[in-house]
Amino acid sequence: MPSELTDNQAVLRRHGMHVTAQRLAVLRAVSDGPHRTADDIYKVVRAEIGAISHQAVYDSLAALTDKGVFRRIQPAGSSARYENRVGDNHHHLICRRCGRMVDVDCAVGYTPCLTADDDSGYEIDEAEVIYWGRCPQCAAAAPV
Amino acid sequence: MPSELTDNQAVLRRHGMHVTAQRLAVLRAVSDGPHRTADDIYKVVRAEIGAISHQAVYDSLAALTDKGVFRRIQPAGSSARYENRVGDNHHHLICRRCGRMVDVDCAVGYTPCLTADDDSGYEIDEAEVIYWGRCPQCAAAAPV
DNA sequence: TGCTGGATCTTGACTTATTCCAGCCCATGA
DNA sequence: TCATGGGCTGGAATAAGTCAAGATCCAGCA
Repeated sequence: MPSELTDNQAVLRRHGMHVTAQRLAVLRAVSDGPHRTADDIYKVVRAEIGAISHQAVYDSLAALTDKGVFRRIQPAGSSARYENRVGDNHHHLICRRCGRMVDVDCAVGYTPCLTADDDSGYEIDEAEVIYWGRCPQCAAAAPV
Repeated sequence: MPSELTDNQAVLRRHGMHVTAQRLAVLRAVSDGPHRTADDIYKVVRAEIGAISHQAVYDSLAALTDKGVFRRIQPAGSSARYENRVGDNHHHLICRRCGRMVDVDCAVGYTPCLTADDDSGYEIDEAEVIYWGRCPQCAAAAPV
């Protein structure tokens, strides 16, 4: 059974990317903590391997997102976040107060979300759904 | 029949806001061109009334959004956009190539989108849906 | 109509997120 | 082992938006 390290190396190789300590650390940071921002990842990686440049983080994230390894989500009022759960059409639930974000499976189970009522001639390839509300903690803390 | 000007004045008054040339121009800019960015609005207003500060635009947009007159949407990779069609639970369709954005009515007609499969205890108050794809022009220009 | 308080606007600096650039470094394939 | 190009670093630049202080304007009231 391959270790996580080997796994991540394989992921990089499979996409024809060089295997570097920085990229492995970025991969790890995203799988350990989904929904992290680029800056979070920068800090985590820096703590882990000692040093990395901002640019390397952005490069790695962009490359991995481009290859479909990561998915980039950018809710209103927040900087971009990255997650490694891709291809299963899940959505996100975000607390308006504290910003906490959790995954939600597609409301209807399969991918009906892709069917807009009137597509205006567009070729739709993704439906992104974000639910806004208050998380249990915030709701309890300030019960309207 | 009230003119557009009178209408907009009424909107401001109804929400207890002062009626100023800047705000009327912002209201007009948003109704004339939905999905405009703050910067677009800044330019349009400036062309119309001669001068306005960046801050006044942001203030007006924030105040009007707060009062529910405007809705703010911020698709990934774009700056915030504003529209005056509120309260009808419609969604957006965005072209990945050119960024063109159009309205789409709610896929199912009413608001079932608000029902997530598992709400993780959140109190959900809005479901924001963005369809990503290619607009007819871009699809025609680069037929994969 | 004139006054006054508070809302609104202007100006300008600042913050945050992200990208650009130039040059050095190192993973990879021969 | 070695050449090479992709990758990394550090620094500067840009874009979007926010903050703060003081000037100005609107709306209600005498």
